[in-house]
Amino acid sequence: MMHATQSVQTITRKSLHHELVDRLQTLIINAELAPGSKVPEKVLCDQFGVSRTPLREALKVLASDGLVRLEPNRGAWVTQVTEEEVEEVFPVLGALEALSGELACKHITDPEIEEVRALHDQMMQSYENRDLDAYFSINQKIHRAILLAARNRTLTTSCQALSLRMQRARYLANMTEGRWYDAVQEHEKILEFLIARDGANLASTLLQHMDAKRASVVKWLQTREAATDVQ
Amino acid sequence: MMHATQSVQTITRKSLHHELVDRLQTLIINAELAPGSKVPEKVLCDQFGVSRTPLREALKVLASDGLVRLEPNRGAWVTQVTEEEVEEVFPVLGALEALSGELACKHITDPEIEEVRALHDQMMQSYENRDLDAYFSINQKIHRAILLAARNRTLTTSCQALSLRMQRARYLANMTEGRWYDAVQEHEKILEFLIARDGANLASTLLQHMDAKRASVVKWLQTREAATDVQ
DNA sequence: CAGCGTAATTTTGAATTCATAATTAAGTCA
DNA sequence: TGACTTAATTATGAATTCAAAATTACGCTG
Repeated sequence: MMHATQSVQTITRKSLHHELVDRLQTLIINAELAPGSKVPEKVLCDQFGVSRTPLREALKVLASDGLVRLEPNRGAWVTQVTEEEVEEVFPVLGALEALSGELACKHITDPEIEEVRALHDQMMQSYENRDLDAYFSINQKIHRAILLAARNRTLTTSCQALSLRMQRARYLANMTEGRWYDAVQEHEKILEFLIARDGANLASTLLQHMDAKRASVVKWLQTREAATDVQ
Repeated sequence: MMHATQSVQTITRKSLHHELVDRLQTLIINAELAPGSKVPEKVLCDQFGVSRTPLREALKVLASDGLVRLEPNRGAWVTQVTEEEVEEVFPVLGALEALSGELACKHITDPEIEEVRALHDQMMQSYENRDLDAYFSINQKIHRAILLAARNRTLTTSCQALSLRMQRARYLANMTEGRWYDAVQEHEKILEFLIARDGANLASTLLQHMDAKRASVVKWLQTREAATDVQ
């Protein structure tokens, strides 16, 4: 039985609101706060052992990032990942990842490339083992490593904010066997172009990769929507 | 004489914090809150006739947008536009504007094109009159019109957030006669490609336009920095 | 007992209060 | 006078309080 979890111990790191932004993000991404549901202010205050003030500050920030929606006098609601939103966010994310690829080729060091190669190999292992959770986790690390190699903090921040919004959907989206295979092929090319420091080709591969992801997520959302309609 | 300004009348629109985000953004962009200066919490509360709670909520949001920096136990400070930041933000803005151009060509209607053309003509008039303020203002409207024609709210939001951060710098940056001429030429091409609905060329022109702006702003910052050093 | 209107309760938004950290001012000693 | 210490003041971060709005519960009417 679980006992004395993190919920009990008081938060002290930097500022309360900053810590709370992180924690709430995690709760939302892991769907522990379900999409479309109301954010239970009081419950969370009790859970985190904080007053409403810093919690509400955090909610304002999350709202500006699009993770929650504030309804006047009705509180905060966890946003849904809609098809419309996916169709909007992925193209933007594609443009940013393409840029990150281009910049990464200019700035990445040999040890950093080695790091990506190692992650890539690990990811392939996860693919062989059909371990989707591990695959997703490593996949994200690869994209993040390229992003960091781009040496542009603004780009990193923007990308991550949008990524977060999609992460819920991507996490839930079971890829088809065919899509998974294609994604793996795309990643082979990504690694190849990164090693060659071929910015233009890496950029266009990443763009294409994102567009394929978009299509995959949309397809899954449509399936689910149809299922919900029948239900 | 001005009297009974906005500062007196109480704020009521939507939520206080949202209104305050807008107002503070304006103050920062117009440098009424000087870059590098401390955000005077109490003064602003008095000015707006609100308590510290909603003001501080707004500051958290502005901090996540990079307009202010929160120092633990030392309050909020208006961020400076540094050369480093400009070198980071403009490439990202370039990628996003390029995307907006591409999408705009797909979705823009004839009346919308007419609107841009009208703005363009107005801007040329401002150029002839050497009215920099009017030029900047119309310039922004053109970029915004293209952005809206892209039909992607996420893109709009992302672009505007980054634009805001640069606006202070751009507003202050006096263009050289030569740069101004070049910018006008670029805008001629932008209009041309938009009318032709030539997405690829519009995208690359906008990208180039942004890079030129970046260079111009950096140059100006360096001049100013040198001046400050001597001072 | 279904539908409507009213009262009690809960929740929200924002002001106020309070403890603590940071800054400023005052006082001490060389 | 000028550096250093310590006390007073102020500002910050967060909890608490309070008024207003929304939700729920209750009772009335047909």
